[in-house]
Amino acid sequence: MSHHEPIHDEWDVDDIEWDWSEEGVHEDELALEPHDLNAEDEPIAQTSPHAPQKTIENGEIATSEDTTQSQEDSMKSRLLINPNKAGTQYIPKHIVAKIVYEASQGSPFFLAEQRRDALVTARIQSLQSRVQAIQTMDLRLERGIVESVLRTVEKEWETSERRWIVCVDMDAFFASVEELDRPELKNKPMAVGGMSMLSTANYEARKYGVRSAMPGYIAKKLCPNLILVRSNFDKYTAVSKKIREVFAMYDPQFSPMSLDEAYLDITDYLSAHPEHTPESVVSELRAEIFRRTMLTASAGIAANKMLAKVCADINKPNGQKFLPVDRESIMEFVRTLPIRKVPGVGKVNERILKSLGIETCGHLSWSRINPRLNRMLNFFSWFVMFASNESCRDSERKSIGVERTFAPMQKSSEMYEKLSELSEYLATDLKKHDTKGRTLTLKLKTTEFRLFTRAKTLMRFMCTAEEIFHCAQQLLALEITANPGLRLRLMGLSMSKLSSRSMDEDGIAKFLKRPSPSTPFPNPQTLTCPVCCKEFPDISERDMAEHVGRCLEDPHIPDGSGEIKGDGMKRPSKRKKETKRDKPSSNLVEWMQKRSSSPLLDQPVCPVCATPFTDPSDLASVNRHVDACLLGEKQ
DNA sequence: GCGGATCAC
DNA sequence: TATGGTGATCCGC
Repeated sequence: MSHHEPIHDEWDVDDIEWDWSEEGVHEDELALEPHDLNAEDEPIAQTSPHAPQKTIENGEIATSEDTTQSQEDSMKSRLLINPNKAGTQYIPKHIVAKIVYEASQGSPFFLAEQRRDALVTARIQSLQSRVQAIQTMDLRLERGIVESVLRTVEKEWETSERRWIVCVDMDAFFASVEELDRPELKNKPMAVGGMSMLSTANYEARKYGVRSAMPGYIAKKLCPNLILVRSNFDKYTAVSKKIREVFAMYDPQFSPMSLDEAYLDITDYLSAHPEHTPESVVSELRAEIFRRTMLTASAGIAANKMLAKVCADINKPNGQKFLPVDRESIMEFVRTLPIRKVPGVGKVNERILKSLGIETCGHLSWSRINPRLNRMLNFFSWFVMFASNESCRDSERKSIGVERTFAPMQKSSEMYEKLSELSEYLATDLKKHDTKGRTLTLKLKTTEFRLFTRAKTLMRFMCTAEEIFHCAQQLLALEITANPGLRLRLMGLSMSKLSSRSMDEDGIAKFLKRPSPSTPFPNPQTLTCPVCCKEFPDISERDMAEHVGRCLEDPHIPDGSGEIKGDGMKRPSKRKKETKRDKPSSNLVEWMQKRSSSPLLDQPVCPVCATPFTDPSDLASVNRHVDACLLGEKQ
């Protein structure tokens, strides 16, 4: 058994298919044009002849094709891990989808994906019925408030400090490293990985629809001449070390995300080198990487991490994209940006949003005029994220785990054997990280690809293999008895609720530890919620936006207990624990009147001009006033 | 605190 | 021969 380094694999899932040999491809490939998604070669999911029109005009919600989309089409797009644009590959996308679909059909993996897909479909249908229900409501007042809050956020942004953030991403990293040693592979379709799974494909292979995270044997169906190269992590790590030396030249505090990707804050470098522009610095950086490694990198330069990340994808490979920091440039950029490009929007959320007719981030601004839908999906914080200077601070590790896939296993004796092995691995890793933990999570995947976890939290910390196994074995025993005939293909153990093992860092000492060294980005500040007027010291803009969104939307939570739950979107950012407020009423004005404790709401005021309402109970007059204000009329 | 689901890399 | 491993977050309970 080979030792297992806690290496973060590179799977290049975000690499965009790109044909760099052809002129004129770029514009089509930027995926920033509003009609891009409706180009001749549509995504598989939308080829259904029954697909209804989607509109998003005037705040009207048009639920989309999901109800009519066939299950097969849905599965085809689901199986296409990383769909490409037409024209950049020899094999048209719908053919690729068909081949992948047929190669997968009937397999246990396929059936499991079908079950998951059906759950998403149900989620979407329930969401759509909720969306229908809010169509007829009068939302003018809420719109006014949302507008006002957004103005506040924008003002914060205008006055905040500007930073230049760069996201650097190596092109087809693993494959390119392999090509250094075997240059004859350069012009041949090649992928790193094995028959069961690929981690990276070179650009030649991508033309055939070969993708990272695709099983090798399916890739071979797409491209029979595909050359498979086993991965050599030591090589990638060594190259990674070289590129990080370059990063450190421009930002000693850079944040590596993986072997081939990192964020840099070059603001200080630019101050120290006034003769440079952000673009020239990044050109130089990429040239230096190439000089040292003979590998190309792509980069994005923008006002924050999120925008930089999106930009890094645009002129890939071997290119860079500069997004000016002024408000207009950013708004224009974001307006036509497909939602799938937003970090955090994956396959499922893309499908959910598209089912509501939301395909670009510009459509997200629709949440400005429909706070109720916003509450369901919480677009609000996403919207604000584009204007956020904040970036994820490198946080302390919260869990550490191991998992292994193996040949189907049915005998419980073998399972305990495997569990013991995993316990050893985990103990080794815990020791390596000088940590211990109180919560142990057992993860199991059946041969039918059903995935489940069982956890146990102890009063004391675990760190040795014996302690881990003792706890894990109880969890496993419960499942074995509860599921006779259990057949497994994967087992995993993960430890959380961690604490340092060395004495000097134990207990209260770890709270006194200085913040993590690489925090090159602007830090939280004191902000005031424009809705509840509470002050939040040391809060990030994103968390603030999150709070304001909740604060704003709470009064709209319907009282009915029959509300369908569970079909909201995953939130883009973590939510701070908030203090419990009054049970909100479904009527905003009533709620305002009830909440006399809030300074802002002592007397209900116009959310736009802040003039107190003479008679807040006169809803019609309130709405007239707000409408007039929004139109800019002087009261 | 637990478990399922989603996502990034 | 037959779809990965590590870590994180969010939601609903």
